[in-house]
Amino acid sequence: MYTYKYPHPAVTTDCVVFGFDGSNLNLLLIERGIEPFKGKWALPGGFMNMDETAEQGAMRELQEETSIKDIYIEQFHTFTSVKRDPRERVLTIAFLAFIRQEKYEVIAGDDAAKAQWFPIDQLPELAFDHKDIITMALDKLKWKITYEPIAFRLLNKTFTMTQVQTIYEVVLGQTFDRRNFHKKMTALGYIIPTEMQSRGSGRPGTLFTFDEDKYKEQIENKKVF
Amino acid sequence: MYTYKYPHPAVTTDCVVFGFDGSNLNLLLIERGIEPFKGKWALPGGFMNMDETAEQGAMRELQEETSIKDIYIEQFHTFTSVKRDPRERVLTIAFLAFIRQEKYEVIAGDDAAKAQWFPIDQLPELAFDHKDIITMALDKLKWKITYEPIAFRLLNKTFTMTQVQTIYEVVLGQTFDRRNFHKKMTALGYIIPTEMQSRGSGRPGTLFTFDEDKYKEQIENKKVF
DNA sequence: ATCTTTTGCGTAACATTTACACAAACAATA
DNA sequence: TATTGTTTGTGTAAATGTTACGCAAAAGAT
Repeated sequence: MYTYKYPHPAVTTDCVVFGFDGSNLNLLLIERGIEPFKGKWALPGGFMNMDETAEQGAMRELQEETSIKDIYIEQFHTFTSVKRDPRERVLTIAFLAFIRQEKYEVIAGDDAAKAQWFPIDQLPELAFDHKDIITMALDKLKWKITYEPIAFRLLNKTFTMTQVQTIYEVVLGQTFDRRNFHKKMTALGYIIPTEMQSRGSGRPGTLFTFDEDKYKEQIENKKVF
Repeated sequence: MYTYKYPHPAVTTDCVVFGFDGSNLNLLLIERGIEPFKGKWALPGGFMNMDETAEQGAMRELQEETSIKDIYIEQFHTFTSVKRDPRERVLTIAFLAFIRQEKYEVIAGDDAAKAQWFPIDQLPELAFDHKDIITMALDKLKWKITYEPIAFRLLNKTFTMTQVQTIYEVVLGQTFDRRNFHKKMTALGYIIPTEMQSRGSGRPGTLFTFDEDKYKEQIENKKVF
C-alpha cells in the first residue's frame, strides 16, 4: 500500500500506432483481457512505473502487449477528463507512432487477449475515451504529414513514388496529379532515386529512398517565413 | 491520508504565459514563496485537484498566483523525468498562453511571493526543470506563429502593421521587408483595416484588426497540400 | 505484334514571392 | 511658411513555384 498526504491520480500511457500495408492506413489495437472493458478493443498501453519516464512506460507496455519494440514514439497529448476511467482518477499520456507494418510481427501477450491491425475507417467499439484519442491522433497525423516527412516511416527503406502518393491521398483524403506529385517530391531534394526498379504490371518504376541527413540539413538552413 | 494499491505520481500543471509590450517578448514568472526552490523564480502552476481537468487546474493556479484569469491556454507537453522534483515523483502538464500584456494586471498571491514579467532573453535562474519547459514552449511558439495567427493574441484589438511585424521578427529572430510583409498580411484576407489611424512620428498608419471568423472560414475551405 | 498499364519527363499558363522604387502624410525644425 | 526627417501605402519587374495537361517509354497481358 502507498499513502500520500494529498490525493494522486493514476497515470497511464497509450500508443496510437499507425501502419500502412500498401493501400490502407491501419491502426494497432489490443483486445482487453481484464476489466474494465474486458473484451473491448483498446489502444496498447498501461500504468506507468515510478522509475520510468512516460516514453519508457509507453514503449514497455507496447512491447508487453503487442511485442513491438525499438520504434520511435512521440508524445502528442495528455487526456485528463475527470471520469475517463470507472476505477479511479486516471490520466493518460498519449503517444503517436508510424511504423513499417510488415517489418513488425504483432503477437498478443500479457494483459491483451489479442493484438491486431484495423483499417482506420473500420475500427471496432473502443474502451475508455480511446475514440477521442484516436481522433486527435488522426488530426495530428494530417498536420504532420503536410509539414514533416513522416510518410517514409510507414514505408520500406526503398519505395515507389506511387506508394508515397497513396499514403498522402489516404491520410489527407484527396487525390493528387501523379506527375506533379512526382516532381514535387523529387524537387524536395531528400527523396533519392536508387538503381533498383520496381516490378509490377506496367513500366517498372524507380525505387526511391528517404535521405534523413539531407532532410535535417535542409531544415537547419531553411527560412521559416 | 490517501492510500493506493500501486504507487501514484503527483501531477502539477505549469503555464508558460507570453506577453508583448510593443518591443519585447516577455514571460510571466513567479517567485516561489515555499520550498523547494524557495526564492527562485518559476512558472506559475501547482498541483492538480482530483475534481478538475488539467486545463482547469492550470487556470486556477494561474489565477491564484498571478491574478490573471479568463485567458485561452493550450496544452503542449507533459514532462515526466523521474527526478524533476526533489520531494517525490511529479509529472507536470505544461500549457502555453499568449496575452495582451497591458490588458492584465499582474498581482502576486498565495504561494507566490512576487509575480513579474521578464524579457525572454533576460530570464533569471529557474526552479525545477522550468528552463527546459520554456525552451520547448519557445520552439512551439516559433512553429505556431509560422502556421497560425497567434500574433494577434499578443496585440490589442487594433494594431499597426509595424507592431505585427515586430512580433514576427522578435519571435523568429529574422527581419522582413516592411513592404512585402504589409502586402503578405493584408493578402491573407483576415487582417482588416479599420477607419482609425495611428499617431506617431511619421505618416499615420492604418489600424488593423484580426477577423477570427474570416480566418476560421478560410481554414475550413483550404486545401491542405 | 498489339493492347493495356504504369512511369518519367516536358511545357505553357498561372500564381506567388522577392527586391526594390516612389510618393503621401505627418512632426519637428529652421 | 518652407524644409527636413520619419513612417506608411502602393506599384512593378524579375525570379520562382504551382497547376493542368500532353506524350512517349517500358514493361506484362493477349
